[in-house]
Amino acid sequence: MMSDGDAGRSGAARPGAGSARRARGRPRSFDRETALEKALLAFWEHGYEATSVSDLTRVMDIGAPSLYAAFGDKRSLFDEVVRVYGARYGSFTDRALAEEPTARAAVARMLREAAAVYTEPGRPHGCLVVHAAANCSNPEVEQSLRERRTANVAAFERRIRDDVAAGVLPADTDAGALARYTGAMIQGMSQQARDGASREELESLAEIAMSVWPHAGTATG
Amino acid sequence: MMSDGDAGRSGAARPGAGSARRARGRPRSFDRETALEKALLAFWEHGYEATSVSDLTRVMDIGAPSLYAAFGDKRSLFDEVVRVYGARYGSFTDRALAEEPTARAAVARMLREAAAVYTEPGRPHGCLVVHAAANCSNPEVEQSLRERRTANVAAFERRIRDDVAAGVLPADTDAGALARYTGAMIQGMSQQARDGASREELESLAEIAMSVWPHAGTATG
DNA sequence: TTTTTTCTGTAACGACCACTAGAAAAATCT
DNA sequence: AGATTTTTCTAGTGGTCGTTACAGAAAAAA
Repeated sequence: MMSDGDAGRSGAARPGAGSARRARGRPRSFDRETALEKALLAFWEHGYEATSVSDLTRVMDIGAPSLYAAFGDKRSLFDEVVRVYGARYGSFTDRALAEEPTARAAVARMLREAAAVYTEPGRPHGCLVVHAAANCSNPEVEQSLRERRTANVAAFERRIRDDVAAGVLPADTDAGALARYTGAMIQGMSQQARDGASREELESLAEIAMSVWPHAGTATG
Repeated sequence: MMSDGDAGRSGAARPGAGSARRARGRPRSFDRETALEKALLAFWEHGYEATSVSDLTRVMDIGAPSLYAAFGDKRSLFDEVVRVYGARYGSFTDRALAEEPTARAAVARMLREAAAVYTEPGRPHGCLVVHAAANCSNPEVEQSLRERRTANVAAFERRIRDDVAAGVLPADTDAGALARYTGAMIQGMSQQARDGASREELESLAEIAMSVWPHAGTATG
């Protein structure tokens, strides 16, 4: 058919890094990364189960056999989507934890950036990791995202413990509870974003959330 | 078949309140309220879409035609389930708002009771209103629960405004942001409960969440 | 008893689900 | 050119979805 202009055969990804020689057989008519990003947006908006393979082939603009040849089955496509999402849209938490000098500053930055990321115009609102496997009949899919969420909370807890050990936070700080509080806050912000809260609303919400932290030296509210 | 003991024909609800005369035709072989509660638990655990009519007829132990005759279609059964859930399991927020003397006390009680309700043994964890319509292909179902969530946040906000007007809370309190913060906290606690957090963990989380509130006179933390 | 009314079990309906067999098409290799 | 390899399109597969037609069963009404 090829009815949509000259969108076809534009990509034809290289077979290997650095090699300019083409692959052997008929080349792919679509760009794999572009199609993957379309799948990512669909899964992000509607979740794993509510996004049918038929939906996917429509938004990716490819036939079902092409999808299965390029990405495996629906499950492995979703797994790849989750990896790409984590690297492209979900890495702000890891960056904040790694780059900010204190746990408090890291969480403050995380919540501020979450307010922006979860309400970015032109993209699904909220966090794919929080929502995309909710009410999923496949327990493995649900578990895979649950593990990512608990891993995030565990990373918060480690960062808080570091600050307690360094004397930046009080010695009697309940690191586990504070980490879970932070995780619940982010997940609650994601839910609020899905329910229509604006970036500014989430930012003022985040500011309130930060007031539970002891202020290390400075007096900022 | 009637293979499960004498469980059948036990209920046969009265046709009208006070009237002892039986209904006209063949009496129902199951207790409507019992079956409705089973449907409630199924929808609570797996959500609207992931709970198939086949799942429902199995857990309610009735045939599909009986389900449709007694409850209408799947959608209207879910609507009734949501109403019953709100009255039986979700009313603790309204009670706290109505019975506690201040917004702060009401929210403190709400979060404390949420920690218990969302982790009650033998029941699905978390809140049906938060989770059961996530990733739902039917936008009306998703919207109906979204409206309940936003109505709850609006009720928080009204209660907070009352305290601001009464001088119980500072005049510069951002009632909307504090209400959304509370809603996000409850929703985050529900998500944490789904992810396996215990009642005690949610309680210490709630205690942290309450520390953002100005303390009206008393010194409790 | 016969009629009327309502419920119950069987057994399907069309629509969609994730997935794939098979043939034609488009490239490289010989 | 012809052979080989890979992708594409068409057209399905069996299974499950929500829902219902139909006939028999169980009660009250006549």
